[in-house]
Amino acid sequence: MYRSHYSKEISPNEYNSTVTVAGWVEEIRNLGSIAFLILRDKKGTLQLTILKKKTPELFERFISLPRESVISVKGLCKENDKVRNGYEILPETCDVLSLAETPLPLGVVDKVEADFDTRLDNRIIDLRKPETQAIFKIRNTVLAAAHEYLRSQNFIEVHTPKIIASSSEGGTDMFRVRYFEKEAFLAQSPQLYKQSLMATGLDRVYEIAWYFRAEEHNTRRHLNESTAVDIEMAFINDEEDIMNILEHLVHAMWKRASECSQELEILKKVVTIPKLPFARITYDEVVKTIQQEKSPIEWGKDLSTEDERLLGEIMKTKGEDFYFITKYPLTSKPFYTMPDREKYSRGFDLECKGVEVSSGSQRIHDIALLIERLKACGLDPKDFDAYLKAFRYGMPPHGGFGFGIERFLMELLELNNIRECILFPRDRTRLSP
RNA sequence: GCCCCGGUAGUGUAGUGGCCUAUCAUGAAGCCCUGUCGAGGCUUCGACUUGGGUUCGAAUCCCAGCCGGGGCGCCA
Repeated sequence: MYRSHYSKEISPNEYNSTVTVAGWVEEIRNLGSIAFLILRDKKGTLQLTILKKKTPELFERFISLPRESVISVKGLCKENDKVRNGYEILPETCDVLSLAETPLPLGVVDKVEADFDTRLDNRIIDLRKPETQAIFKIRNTVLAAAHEYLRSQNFIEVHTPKIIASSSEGGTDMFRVRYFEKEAFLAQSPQLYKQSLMATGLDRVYEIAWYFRAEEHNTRRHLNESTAVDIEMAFINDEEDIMNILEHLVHAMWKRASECSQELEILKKVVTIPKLPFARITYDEVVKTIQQEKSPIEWGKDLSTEDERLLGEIMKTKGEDFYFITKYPLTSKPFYTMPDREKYSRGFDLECKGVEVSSGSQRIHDIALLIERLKACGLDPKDFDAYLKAFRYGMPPHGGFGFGIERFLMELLELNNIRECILFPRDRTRLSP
């Protein structure tokens, strides 16, 4: 047995009894005749205290261990007020499971900061840091909350292909892959498949999966491989039904994140739960607001990054971190978006503090209109045969959204780089590790 | 796709033509020390992205390459 207790599981019940602990050697302080070894495990750290007089052989072995080696130690647990945890362990046996090479390419507890790039080059060591790990523990929690909420609303989880035959929606660049004798692409979104599923009677589906975009951007907010929560639901009245699910989903995720007190403390963040419902502001209102603040913006265009940021600040003064921008011009939304009146659409974005975290819409379910819109967007309906087939034999009114996990986490934890939110980021230049 | 910026020991830095045999911290190796928790003290180790050029002299200036960071557009 390598471990009987994790560091944080040891309580006064274990005092004066023998425990076995295991983990990484974080630090050794050798004072000559007494040495202190800080051992780190999943839950935290603990102190081993080794006396040269009592256990001379063990003492020599311990003080020569390179930092970050993995050991398992059996010893007596003693109460001690001088130690942070309130106890220390006096080792009796030590099993060295893996020796770490020196020097470390990245210190786990060094007193100098490392560049983010260095951290990513040595991500497995970076992930040993509690503050890095905390992000992924919270990520796990918010994803669990998403599954839970969507299932409670009778959504079923589906998985659609990630190797696909043609462009999902035009627009963004896709990665090409060789598929035997054919050319294929990595999916940029599950859009066409999740819509197709609305013709099956499943009515409410969701997918949490990876998407690939070959955009050559290099910013703090973009990844070439990212994770999203996508939903699609049928028999909706209008896009308001979709927005209602989205805001409750975000609320559930945010709320659950706020309960990760240990991780938030490590990250020194406070998460305040947003109130429901989120504000709704139409695209026209946004244009008007921004024009009052600065130079006019062209109607029909999507908002620029700077406009979004400005709007974020304005909404903040009204106490709104989250808000929907609704009734986008049809020209700024993809072909499958349901038109509304002359030039508008039933498309919306969810913004968080000036950053787009989700976009969705009611979709077109009438095939004639869909083909018309494809053509209007400069796309060839022939390329969408498989997709269009789903609309020929009975397709109910429907809609959905896509919601970026990393963007969400980045805003939730106020991190300044989206790469912090994904274990092994893929960006314009990084393909390894 | 367009634009801006950067590259010095394992890590993070100082350095703006000679005072660089390159600073400091962190780290590593070793020695001293019985209560450390950013332990302390001493010793040692370790670096100018590559190639060309300018110059009596280049880490420093110029050109090109390589690698990286950021902004915009687009998007999540």
